[in-house]
Amino acid sequence: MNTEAAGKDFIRQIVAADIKANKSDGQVVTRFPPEPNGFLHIGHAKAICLNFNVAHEFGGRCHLRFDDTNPVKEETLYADAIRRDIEWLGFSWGNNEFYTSDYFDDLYRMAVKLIEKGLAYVDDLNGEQIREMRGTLTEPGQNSPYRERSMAENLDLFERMRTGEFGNGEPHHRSGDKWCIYPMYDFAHGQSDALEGITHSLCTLEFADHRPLYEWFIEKLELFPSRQYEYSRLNLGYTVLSKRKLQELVTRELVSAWDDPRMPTLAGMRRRGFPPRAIRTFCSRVGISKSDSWIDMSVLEDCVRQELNESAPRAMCVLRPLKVTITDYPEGKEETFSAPNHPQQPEMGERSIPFTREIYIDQDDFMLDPPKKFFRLGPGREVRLRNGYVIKCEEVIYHADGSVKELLCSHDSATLGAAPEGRKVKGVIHWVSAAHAVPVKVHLYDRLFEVETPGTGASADTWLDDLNPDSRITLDQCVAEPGIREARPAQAYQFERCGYFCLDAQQSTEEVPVFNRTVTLRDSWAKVNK
RNA sequence: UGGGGUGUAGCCAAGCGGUAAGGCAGCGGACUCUGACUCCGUCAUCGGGGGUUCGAAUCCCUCCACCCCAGCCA
Repeated sequence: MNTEAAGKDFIRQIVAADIKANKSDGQVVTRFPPEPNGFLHIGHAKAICLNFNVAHEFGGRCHLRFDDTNPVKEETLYADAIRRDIEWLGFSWGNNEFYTSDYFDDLYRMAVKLIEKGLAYVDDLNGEQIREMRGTLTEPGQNSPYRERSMAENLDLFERMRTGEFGNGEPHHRSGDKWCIYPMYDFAHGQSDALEGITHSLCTLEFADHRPLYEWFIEKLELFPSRQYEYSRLNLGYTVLSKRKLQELVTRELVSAWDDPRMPTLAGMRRRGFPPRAIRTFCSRVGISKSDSWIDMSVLEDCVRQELNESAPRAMCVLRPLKVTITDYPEGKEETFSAPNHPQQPEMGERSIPFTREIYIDQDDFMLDPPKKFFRLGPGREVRLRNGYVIKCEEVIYHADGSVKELLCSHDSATLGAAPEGRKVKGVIHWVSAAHAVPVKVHLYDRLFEVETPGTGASADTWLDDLNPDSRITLDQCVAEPGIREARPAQAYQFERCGYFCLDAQQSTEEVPVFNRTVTLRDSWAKVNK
């Protein structure tokens, strides 16, 4: 077995072999070539990680090249967002920022060179005629009648195209109205790679069919021998990963914007609270291959939880409050409990939590008629208040409609920091002192679509009907412990027993902080309960 | 129907002729002032069929399935 290739994906195996063979003097230069016509998503993250990491691992460099050949679809707004997202992901391209539009002069000269070599001509066919003569999947096309024009005529026509004699074309967001003609992807990408000395041009499978053309241009124009390699693009379950579809969600206002926390865009994930490192971990976990793949959202979620579990300070927040009065606790009395900010990392310090006679617990933590395996609160039952006392539900007070209004409980004063005597209390629930409760608003997010592979198969034309109507649930009656006032944007918290949350800088106000739920905690009770 | 790709567990993915890594999910258990975390254990004979070989997921033949391609998009 080839030990050098062991464990490496096929791209890295190729790069390693090329270096060993001293191709391109052992240089490795890759590139990430986004078209600035939309926001980057998790699929792009895979490409970014691949290109930047391969370059780094083999001592090379990775260029950022805006593939801006199409003047009608691109905007500088997107280019700015792309730069910001790549940096946020944790990669830098240094001075290697390029634009295909900067190569328009070179590309024009290359076209002239091909004409001069008798390898290209100016066609007068219109779109419809071209379509008719192109052939089909099974029948070859026919040559254009203009194919045999003289070189002189071609040169003249091409020059006149350039000067706008046949139409001015659209103004370009960077080159302005300098050009009346623009190169297509096929005529621009390979040559741009070659101009930059890209050694390994990595792209997705659908470009494999273009490789012969890619190589033909390089060969006929005698350019640097960039080579193209294709790998399969990423698909994530219960979401869509095509710029066109994401754009549509934004345009139709089915989501708030490109950075809606439900979007699989990097901007959306950042706002949702996904740490960039979690995304990098995810990209390396899914690997690189050529087989079509749909990745479970659980893989991404696990990466996020792994990251956040280590770094996020804990806090208590009651999502759906249920009032509890500790009847045997003096009115007006207040105690301050100390709780670790992180159970496994004492160096993260401790925080103070006030306790009083009236508190809130989560409605989910109380059941009137609990099943055997439920070890939270119920009539006559005991439960531990996280970081506090063990309490016992003595009485239930109801609303007129029969729903639970409030709980009257007693507490065991000997259980602060100590196990109750003579019995075991397995349940532990979070709570917040009513007098100190900070009102907060919380967005709970779930999968954007109800079907696992939206936009494919039966869902191809009806994918918008498959949106999950409950992808965002907003709770505006939540209460959190006082320390939450210090929350800052981008700071992740674990609301114990609920999940990981982060402040939404766009929606929070001085009075009411707004939190986005990044991801839930694993919940084996939810499984048992099903 | 032509061309280009891919088929290893529910989802990814190693494997490169010497007797199936790892991750996620699942299941069982331990621990626990988060039903979290952590920790144990469990979970495949490689799309089908032939063949070559002492030996095949790996080589050959054949069949099947799925994906991509008929924009002057990328």
